[in-house]
Amino acid sequence: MARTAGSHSDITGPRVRQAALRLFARQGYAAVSMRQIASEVGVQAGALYNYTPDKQSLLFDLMQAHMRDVLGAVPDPKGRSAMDQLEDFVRFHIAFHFGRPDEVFIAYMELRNLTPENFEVIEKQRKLYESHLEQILDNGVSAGAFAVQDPKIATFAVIAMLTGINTWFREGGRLSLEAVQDQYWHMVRTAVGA
Amino acid sequence: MARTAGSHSDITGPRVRQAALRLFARQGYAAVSMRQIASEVGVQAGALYNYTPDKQSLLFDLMQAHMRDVLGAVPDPKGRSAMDQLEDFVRFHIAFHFGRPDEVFIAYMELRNLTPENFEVIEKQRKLYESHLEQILDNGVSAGAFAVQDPKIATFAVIAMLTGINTWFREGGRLSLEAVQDQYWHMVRTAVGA
DNA sequence: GTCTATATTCTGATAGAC
DNA sequence: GTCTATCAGAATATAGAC
Repeated sequence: MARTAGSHSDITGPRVRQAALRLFARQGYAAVSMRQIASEVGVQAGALYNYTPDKQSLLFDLMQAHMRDVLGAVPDPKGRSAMDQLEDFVRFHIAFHFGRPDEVFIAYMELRNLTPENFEVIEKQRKLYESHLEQILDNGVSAGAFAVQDPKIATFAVIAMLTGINTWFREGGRLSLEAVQDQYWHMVRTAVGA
Repeated sequence: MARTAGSHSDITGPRVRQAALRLFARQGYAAVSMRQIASEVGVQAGALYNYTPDKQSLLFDLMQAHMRDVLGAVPDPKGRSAMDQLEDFVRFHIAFHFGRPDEVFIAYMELRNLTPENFEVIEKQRKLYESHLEQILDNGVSAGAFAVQDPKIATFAVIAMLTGINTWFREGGRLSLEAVQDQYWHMVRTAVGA
């Protein structure tokens, strides 16, 4: 099958998403123009519309893909002690988010730029992720492994603490990923009274 | 002294800042137009330029005023034990930020929309605030009151945890401000090994 | 699939009447 | 101090040639 001259559908599509990801993370969705994305990809603005119906879908697709990835990678707690489940979750969250700084940044900075319908979808996925941790804490409290007044609040506190790492941690800094995981795991463990 | 017809300089100025604050917090700086701000205030777009040289100054002034307020209100640690200093800081941070959700949201969401020069100024103030907590932890470790591996990391962790409260806490919810302060203080205290 | 060209609307900011 | 009118440019998105 001969290919049309100038045709690069299999390679341009991912590049559009990649450029949008990068630019949205650095400048913010509202501050990035379709022309800027096109320029980064190396095509004209009109060509972008072969890959996305509009700018909003570009943002939504990026966020949804990220949430799908997170939810698909969260560790299975089956057969693990409450303490081990919590440690698994903490180390996973840090490592996973560390490898995707742009996605993480967009996922919680650009929520307000989603249409109400798109927001509903993403928000549901975000709550599903939080419920993983809340379930671990709930079970651990029932089993007497943790001393937490309110598991919902502890869930918010732990996730905020862990996600905050992305604001300051850079690879090649004075600390390795493992050292960061160790220190945060220690703080989380003591904070929940384990 | 007679006043010019239609003159409201003493009342319109604050209203412009208030409208900008509200709109920037809800939609983001880049997504808000000067016409939108003017509409909220009840004037035409051109009139805004009697109160701000441009849109960027509007954002910068809001952020700088907020940082000035925070830095001016942070509790004086003099004569307090390490433990009391930490408790003071935690309770202050929660209460202060709870009363200014819009300012807080802007202060950490709109950093990237500042010009490089303005960013420098705000970033310096932000670091000054963080150093208050770091100093408390440093001193506490030296005095043997806290068990913290790395005070810099613990500082980031605590501030991220506390600031995260603004994403979920709403007045009139199931928890009082005092109950939230109590629970977070308990988590911080145990996390730093006090 | 990509290009150029364009429709339409909106943007930040300014000038000058009142 | 506020208004109306306007400038100059940028925005999203589409149409049609190739």
